[in-house]
Amino acid sequence: MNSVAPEQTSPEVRTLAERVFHQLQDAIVRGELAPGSKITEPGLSKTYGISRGPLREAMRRLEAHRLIERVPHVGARVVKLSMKELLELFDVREALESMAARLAAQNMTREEIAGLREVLALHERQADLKSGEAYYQREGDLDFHYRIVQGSHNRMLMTMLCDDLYYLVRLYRTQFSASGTRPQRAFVEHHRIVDAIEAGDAELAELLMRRHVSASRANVADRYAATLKQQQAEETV
Amino acid sequence: MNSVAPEQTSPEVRTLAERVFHQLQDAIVRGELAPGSKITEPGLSKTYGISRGPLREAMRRLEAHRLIERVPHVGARVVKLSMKELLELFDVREALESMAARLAAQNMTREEIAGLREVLALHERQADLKSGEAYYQREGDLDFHYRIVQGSHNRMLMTMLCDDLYYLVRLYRTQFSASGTRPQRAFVEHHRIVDAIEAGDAELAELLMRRHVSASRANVADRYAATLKQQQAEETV
DNA sequence: CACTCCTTAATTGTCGACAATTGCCATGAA
DNA sequence: TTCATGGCAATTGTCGACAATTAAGGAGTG
Repeated sequence: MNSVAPEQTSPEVRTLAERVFHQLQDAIVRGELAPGSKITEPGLSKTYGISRGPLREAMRRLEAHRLIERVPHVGARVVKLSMKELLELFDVREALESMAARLAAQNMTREEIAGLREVLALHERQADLKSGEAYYQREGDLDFHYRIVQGSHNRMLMTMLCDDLYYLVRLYRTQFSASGTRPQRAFVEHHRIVDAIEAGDAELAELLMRRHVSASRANVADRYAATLKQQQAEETV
Repeated sequence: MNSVAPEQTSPEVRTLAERVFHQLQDAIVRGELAPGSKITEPGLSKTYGISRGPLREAMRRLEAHRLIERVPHVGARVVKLSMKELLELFDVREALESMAARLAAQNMTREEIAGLREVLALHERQADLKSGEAYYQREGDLDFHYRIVQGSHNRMLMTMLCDDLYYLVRLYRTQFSASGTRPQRAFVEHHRIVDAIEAGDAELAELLMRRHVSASRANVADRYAATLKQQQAEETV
């Protein structure tokens, strides 16, 4: 079949604007473009070797995904999440992901549930091997949530969470350099959620997911409060 | 102060792209651009008297707001909501708006609550005068939800619901020509929600809002099922 | 010394033209 | 008649240049 359609490229990268959009998205999420730094059209245009037309379209899409902020006639800068905005993000996630878990309990197929269990097992093995290395844990965490959202079979939820919010979540992890937190407990919660989904208990799955995200939020808030306290102590010295 | 800054225009309409974006947004929501109809860049460019550059940016934004759908190298068409997608929209609303109600119960100021009560009173008066005329009721309904979202004091929620989803809700009303439904009951539910918010009962406000949206969804689904049944009956004749 | 105004450089917004891709229609063969 | 193939028109993607706006720096004045 490859001989028949040799030029079959992914439908998401068929235009220059799409390509540079994904490149910029990656660059921002990975922290290569510093948060809060100003990005100028001629600059990016040169570094990526394209004209300003497609670049502007890519930037429009980045703006829609809340990865950059634009002011007319002034310019654009990479978003810099404040703690307030981060907590807002968690509230939205709590609302959407608990709904996703509920729908997943109703709609997930047997195969999808099996795949979910597999992710969990893999996740656990990795955690055993290098319990200190937090990066993979967190990516695995996202995989878990990702699959449940897919299992909701609600396209609108899927685009909102997977296409928009999860990039912000990744961004926050780089910006706040949030390394592994509360590792074991999250595992247990994940398993309980899958149990509820497998049992088709929508109410329970929703409740557990809500608590899971809420606990994650509380953890972040606590860590931040501790950081603030420490900074204050250092200043007074 | 007007003499000092005479050219102070709204920051949302300072560029051609912004202006035509809002114009197109209105045209789509009001049904002037038929759902599913193909929109072509040269065409719109001529009717709005601007070049294709700003127009493309406006279309990108419309795409991000889910009001049009684009396929690379092919073109764009106005979204045509299916019943499945409409029900998906209700699920997302249920998740986000119940969260908004919960936060509103925690964060709304005394003044905001007073304003909310006013909207309700005005709404009720209009309903008394012309109980048949459904349009104002529904717009009033959106006002009500709008204010609660504002009261959540969560900017991310606000943009998601007010800037994105509510336009889709309006669009659905025109596309499905959904005239006034379950008028009285919704009033009662609105009042109960405000009561809970005023009492600072976050849990209750959330629960009531969830039921409110859910009931609205069920109502739409029922009406649709009835329509289908009727169509089938007519076909068999 | 501080403040205002003006000039200037840089960036963003807009435009028209060219290149690339798609879908359609006609033509021809099985 | 049906299907494949080729060319053609229209639309989208891309580019470079020009106009408009902004922010910054310096000159001048109180």
